[in-house]
Amino acid sequence: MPWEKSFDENAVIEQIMEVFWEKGYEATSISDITEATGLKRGSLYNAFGDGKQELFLRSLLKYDREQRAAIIKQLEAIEDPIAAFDTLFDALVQQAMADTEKKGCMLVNTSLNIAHYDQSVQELITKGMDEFAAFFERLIKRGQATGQISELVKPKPTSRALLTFVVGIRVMSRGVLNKTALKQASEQAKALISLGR
Amino acid sequence: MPWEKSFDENAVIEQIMEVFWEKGYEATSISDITEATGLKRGSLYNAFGDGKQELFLRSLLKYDREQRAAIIKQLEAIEDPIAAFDTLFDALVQQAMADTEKKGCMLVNTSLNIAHYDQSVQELITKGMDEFAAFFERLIKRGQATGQISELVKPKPTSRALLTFVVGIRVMSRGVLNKTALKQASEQAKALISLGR
DNA sequence: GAGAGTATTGATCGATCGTTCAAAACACGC
DNA sequence: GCGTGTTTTGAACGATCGATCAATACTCTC
Repeated sequence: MPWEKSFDENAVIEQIMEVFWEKGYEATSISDITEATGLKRGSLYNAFGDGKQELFLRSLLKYDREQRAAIIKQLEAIEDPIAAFDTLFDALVQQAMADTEKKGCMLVNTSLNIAHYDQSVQELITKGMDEFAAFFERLIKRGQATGQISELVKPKPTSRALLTFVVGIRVMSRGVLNKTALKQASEQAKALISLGR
Repeated sequence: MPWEKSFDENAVIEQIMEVFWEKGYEATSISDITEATGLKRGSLYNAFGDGKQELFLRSLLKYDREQRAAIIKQLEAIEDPIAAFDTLFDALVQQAMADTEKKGCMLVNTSLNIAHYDQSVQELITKGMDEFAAFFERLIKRGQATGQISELVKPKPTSRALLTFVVGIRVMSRGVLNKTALKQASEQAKALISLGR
């Protein structure tokens, strides 16, 4: 009978994800990946099949599951919607400061060139973005139910504005804005849900 | 005496800028550039010297001068600050719809990977972003002088939030958000300068 | 029209790209 | 321990990358 693989597929994808996350799809070479994982070229292709595109898709899937979806789930656990907002925007600044390599958010980084990727990547990005907007929408409606957010705030447009703002923060935190400026900007997010008070 | 170049340097940089704008720095090859300009490889290097990096810097300089700076200058001419805001955010949506190639904003596209470029590119980006924020700050202060904007609005933090929001819009308009969602989001921008009313 | 000097051309450089493949190494069932 | 089937290995593929350079074409001065 066969012979089991000598490495942990999940751990390898994690390492590959880090490389794609830091350098982006175009700038990442197969050599970068073999160096990061210790795997030889042939092993990569034997284990994961279709090459660079497939490796990227798997990396992005892992990121989507373990970063984006995990954060939303975490925030969903906060019952006070205003507290959830504050927690998120605080966390964005915290993460930006801790991100010494200036990797930013892999989903946002990829979304900039969304048109250049194949369909499965495009769908993964739009799905992730949609779910984030939907989360904002739920937060707003909950806030309106408790009276913490004015009825003047329109849930869907505002949720999309918040998503757009988060994307902007993720981009700016990769080097354009420093900590002070970033904190100042992110604190203004609450203005978007403060209409009429 | 010498022999004059047979092409218009400025027009050639314009063509090169279009390529970099659409495909980005990494994904643009010298072959792409020779095809777009009709120039042979040798002519390119003879005329512009240092190769790809220099070509990109010149393209970005042209973009900064003729797109970013030009828009700010245009908006400066509008005396009513609120009208200037509205004009800008309307224009962002209009541009996004007209941008069938989904090129977005070259400055924003480049800013995402700002850390990967050399110093001259980095400075060009931060300078452009700073000037945009400074423009917002002037608008806010003018609005407060006329009483159109509440004194509760903090000019500097809000200007940075507006800049961040614009960046987000530029990213999202490259494929993630459709026209409706984009319009909804961008209309929420005025909430950022509507504190206290 | 001869000479000077630059622009243009196209072949070519070495390096690296993503990918493939045959041979070697290995763990299992028998 | 031998055969079977998979993994691993590392060389090699053709293509393309950014960049260079000698040869050629050309415009100007005198």
